[in-house]
Amino acid sequence: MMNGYDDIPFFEDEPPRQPANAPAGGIAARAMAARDHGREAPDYLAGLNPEQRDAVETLEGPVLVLAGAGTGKTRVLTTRIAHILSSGRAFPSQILAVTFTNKAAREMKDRIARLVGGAVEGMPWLGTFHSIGVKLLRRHGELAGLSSDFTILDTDDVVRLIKQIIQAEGLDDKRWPAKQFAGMIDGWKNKGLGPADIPEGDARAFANGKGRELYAAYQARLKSLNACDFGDLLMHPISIFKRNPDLLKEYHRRFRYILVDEYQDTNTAQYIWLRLLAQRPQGEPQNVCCVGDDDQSIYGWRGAEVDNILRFEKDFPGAKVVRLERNYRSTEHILGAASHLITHNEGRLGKTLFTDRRDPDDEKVQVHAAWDSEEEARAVGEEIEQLQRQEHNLNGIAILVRASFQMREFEDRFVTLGLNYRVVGGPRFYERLEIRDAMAYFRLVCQPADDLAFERIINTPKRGLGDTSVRALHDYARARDMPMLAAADDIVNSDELKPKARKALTDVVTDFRRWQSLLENTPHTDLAEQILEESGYTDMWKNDKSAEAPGRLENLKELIRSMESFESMRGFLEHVSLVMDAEQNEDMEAVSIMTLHSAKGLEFDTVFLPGWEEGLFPHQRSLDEGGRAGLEEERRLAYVGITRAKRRCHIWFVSNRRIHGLWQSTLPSRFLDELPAAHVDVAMPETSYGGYGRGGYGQSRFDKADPFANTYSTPGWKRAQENRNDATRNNWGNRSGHAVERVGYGESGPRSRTIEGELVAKSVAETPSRFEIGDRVFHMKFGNGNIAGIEGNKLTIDFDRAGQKRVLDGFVEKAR
DNA sequence: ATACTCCTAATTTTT
DNA sequence: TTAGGAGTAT
Repeated sequence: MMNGYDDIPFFEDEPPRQPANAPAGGIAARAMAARDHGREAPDYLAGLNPEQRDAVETLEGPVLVLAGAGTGKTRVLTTRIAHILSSGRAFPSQILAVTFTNKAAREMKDRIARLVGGAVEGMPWLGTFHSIGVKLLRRHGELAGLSSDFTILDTDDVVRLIKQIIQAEGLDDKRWPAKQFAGMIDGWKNKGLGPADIPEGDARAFANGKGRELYAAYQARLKSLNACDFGDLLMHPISIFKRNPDLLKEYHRRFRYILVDEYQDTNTAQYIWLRLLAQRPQGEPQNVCCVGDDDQSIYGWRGAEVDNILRFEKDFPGAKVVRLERNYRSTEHILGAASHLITHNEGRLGKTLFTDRRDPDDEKVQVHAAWDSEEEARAVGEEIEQLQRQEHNLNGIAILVRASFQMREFEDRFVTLGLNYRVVGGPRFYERLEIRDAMAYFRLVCQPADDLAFERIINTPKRGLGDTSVRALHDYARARDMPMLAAADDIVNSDELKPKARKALTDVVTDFRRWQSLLENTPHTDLAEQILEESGYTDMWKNDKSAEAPGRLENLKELIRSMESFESMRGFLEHVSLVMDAEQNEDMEAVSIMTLHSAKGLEFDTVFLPGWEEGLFPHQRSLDEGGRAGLEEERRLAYVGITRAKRRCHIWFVSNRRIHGLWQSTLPSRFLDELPAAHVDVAMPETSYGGYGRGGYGQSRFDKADPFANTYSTPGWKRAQENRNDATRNNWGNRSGHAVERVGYGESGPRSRTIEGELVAKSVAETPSRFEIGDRVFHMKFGNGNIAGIEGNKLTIDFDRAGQKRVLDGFVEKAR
């Protein structure tokens, strides 16, 4: 199995005095040296607080570390590993340490390296669940019907594959979207369910009850492609371990210590995987340490089970639970606000963050109101400029939004201001079209059986191999059960194809033959360049006149450059399939803009939290789909947001926001009510009545608030509370038709009899509007205007002041 | 094959 | 509003 993934001896027996696989100067040796330096306690333990130290030093038996935000979680994990190594209890290769993201894995490696000095190649089993899964499958894949050079498909490949299967079943792929089914499969795999295990109801829910067959067909197809999706990287190891107890035993012997980061984010499959490896027969050592924070579980929507962390003590009887509650990050106000907010959740393990730091200069959490999102962005921009004048580093400032559409407004504003910003997250390098095309070429060279890659690039650039030829080739290949590239080689000698297509296909086949022959002896970056040149792919973009073409060529160069640090093309492909991220330049000083989700684990001096409005945050869809649990997850998200702040946390809400092109008035988030008055200032400066609100047009429900009041007892605030239950005002997530109908009629109007979304939506469209074209109307935000058009409950209005806008009819009234 | 038009749907995101 | 996909026309 020489695929260059690791050459670390697989199993070794008792650790000898001199670790065999840790060369002199290796990680363990260095760690020991570090230990010998200190007199009583090793250096690396110095500076830990008693709880952290407890978590680090309790090496035997199961340990659950409940680490609140900013309590030194990563420090505990890394120090614990250093401690295991330096006390000679295990080799680096005998420690299994699992993280969720590559970033976390990288950071952990770096920090261990810093702790014990030197490189950490000696930690072969530190990585994400998925990368460890790959490692296991490269070794034991044959036990699941995979050969060791299997390919890993990303979401895009998966969707295309499923689409083919849906079509092959003779189903309408529009009625049954492949994307949706891919999501369902992913969900099942997250739960550890194979085609045979899925609930009958789930199976029936898709494609006229064909869900189960489709899932099975998909798995069969993967097998014939010698491919895995992400879920399989967990599923296959699970089934291999279940079916091969002896093998599992070997791994029990191997992994003396198991550590899991972000345990609250584990899904059921990961949980099963972990239990297989960590739960040992009685009498055997069970040294598993899970670190997490139930209050920061924000990935329920993709299968994470908070329950896993909640029942740790049941799964591992006799477990020691260590709580880290001393926070080193934030001011007491920030902690007070966050802690109080999160107490509104039920079913917590319960922690209360505290800090010793008391500084009378620390500001409270600020709650600001703005008229609309534009003003929100403007005001935040001003605050940032203010901070900038006070010499604050922009890198210490972040704007954390609930949904990415909120980013645009801030970006626009910052561009106008000339303020440097960086969007964290967002579209990723390896997901770009040109990169994926190039990768498909590379994949096919390395993996001639990779049909998905083949289909992706067979007519890119255009070679005159359109649908007809590809379909013929596809059928030919399927009939003979052979990969498409091989089939292409075959079919060009027959007369199945038109001469033109046959010629084109022959050329492609010879190209790939040649590239394959060069694979072993040509430097892989050169070969990569050659492939892109000879295939005509770079020319395709050079001839492209569109604005983005030069950027794409630049990206391709970047791709080749990034291959340099890899041994081989195969090694590179493997890396990319698991690490879809490319690092971005951090050297520029800039404000960060990102979603709350991607902010987890980060910290900033100053944090802005815009968009705290009902419907957006908590998001209506979470509420609709998740009910109480959904609300609690949103609240945890709010908790994560606040606890990112070290010194300053400014929360904003607006009265009007444009959603899907329609202006809607909004209510302040219920989470604002859940903040403790003692740690919060409500600031409503007069500037928040700017825009159209000034000059007597808009009448905000906050407009009677005393701008200098610091409490929630202002009339405006109270009124907002009373309005909270006024469902007629809040029309978020209105795809159900239900909400659509209610809007515009108010409590006295006809109520909806919700049937199926589509039906109701139609009936709404046909319901005559209470307005007519030409009516004079008044709108809270835009003032007076004339109706120019009506589509169902959506009005197009020519406003005297604001120009033409589209609004929901619930927000206007007839002008008197 | 490419361009244009129409329709739909619209959180969060890792691997 | 807007982006992306699909379908139609040239």
